[in-house]
Amino acid sequence: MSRKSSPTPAADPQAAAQPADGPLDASLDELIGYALRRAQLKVFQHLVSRLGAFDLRPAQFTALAIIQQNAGLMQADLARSLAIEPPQAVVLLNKLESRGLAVRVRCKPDKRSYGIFLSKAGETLLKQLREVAAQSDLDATAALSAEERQQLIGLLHKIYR
Amino acid sequence: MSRKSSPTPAADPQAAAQPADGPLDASLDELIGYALRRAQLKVFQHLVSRLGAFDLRPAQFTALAIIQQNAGLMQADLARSLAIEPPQAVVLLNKLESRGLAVRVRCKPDKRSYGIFLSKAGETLLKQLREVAAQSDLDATAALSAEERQQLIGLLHKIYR
DNA sequence: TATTGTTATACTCTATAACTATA
DNA sequence: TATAGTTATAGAGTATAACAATA
Repeated sequence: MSRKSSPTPAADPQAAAQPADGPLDASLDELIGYALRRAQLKVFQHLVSRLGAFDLRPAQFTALAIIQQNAGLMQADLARSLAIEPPQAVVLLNKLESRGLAVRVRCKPDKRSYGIFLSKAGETLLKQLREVAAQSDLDATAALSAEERQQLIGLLHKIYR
Repeated sequence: MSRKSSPTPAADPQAAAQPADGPLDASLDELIGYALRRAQLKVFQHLVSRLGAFDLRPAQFTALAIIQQNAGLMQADLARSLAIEPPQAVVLLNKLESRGLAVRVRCKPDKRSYGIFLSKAGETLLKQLREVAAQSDLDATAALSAEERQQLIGLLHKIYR
């Protein structure tokens, strides 16, 4: 479909694209959102490939870290903290539990909810994963100095905190 | 499923989650990748809601900007520049063309390919969209000063350029 | 034979509505 | 009735294989 009418082109269709003497997206260079997305994609893909060796996704690593720091939290809290919907937290936790990295423990007072904890294996793995993630961060931002990394983190925190 | 065996929890299951005296994800604070993702999501969602008024997605806005700056480029170039696969470029362009914002013009020398151009309507709309995007950027990063924004853009460009 | 654009397809991610079991 | 967790489902976004027309 859509090979029909041709609205008047604004430029001369005979004019060829200019030779690639620069990035094609230079006119978006001043947008923070665009730069953020490009940089985030690169750093994210780095981490994805590193975590791939453990058959884990970034969200699963993040979940493990949050569970460790907030042992006993409920699924709803985990979902909110990960900025995902409760149904997504279910499948994520199912995966972690089936791999023996985390456990759901029925709450005494309110039998509807669970307390979520890391298993010993989860604790051990998470320690490794933190190193992997830190190294992936360094690799993906190799163009930055240590001070620039701290500067960047500070600026990013200002945006979303 | 997965309500069966319980690997030994690493922490005492009776211990309650600590009161929310801070963000649940503090232990990830030093990861650039994590901060990048959180900030990117916020800025992106801002833009999504602003562009929603035009029934456009961020990728479509980006495509319009790239087409304008590289009038006559081929679909393969557009796909590479957007970091998407050629089949995605097809449906994206179909949408832009059906809305009369861009046109495909058969190439003279190589009849397999098209030159892609903005229509007059596309040019006019893009001018508005640039202002919308710039304002969305400012809104989403209201916590930053003008100098901090420039600093941030510079650091982000270092990462992905 | 290789390349441009296309179709069909599948897999992930994300979001919503509806269900259960407890409260 | 309200809440925690769950199921089912649908919609984006993304990736791959296979095909048509052209080179």
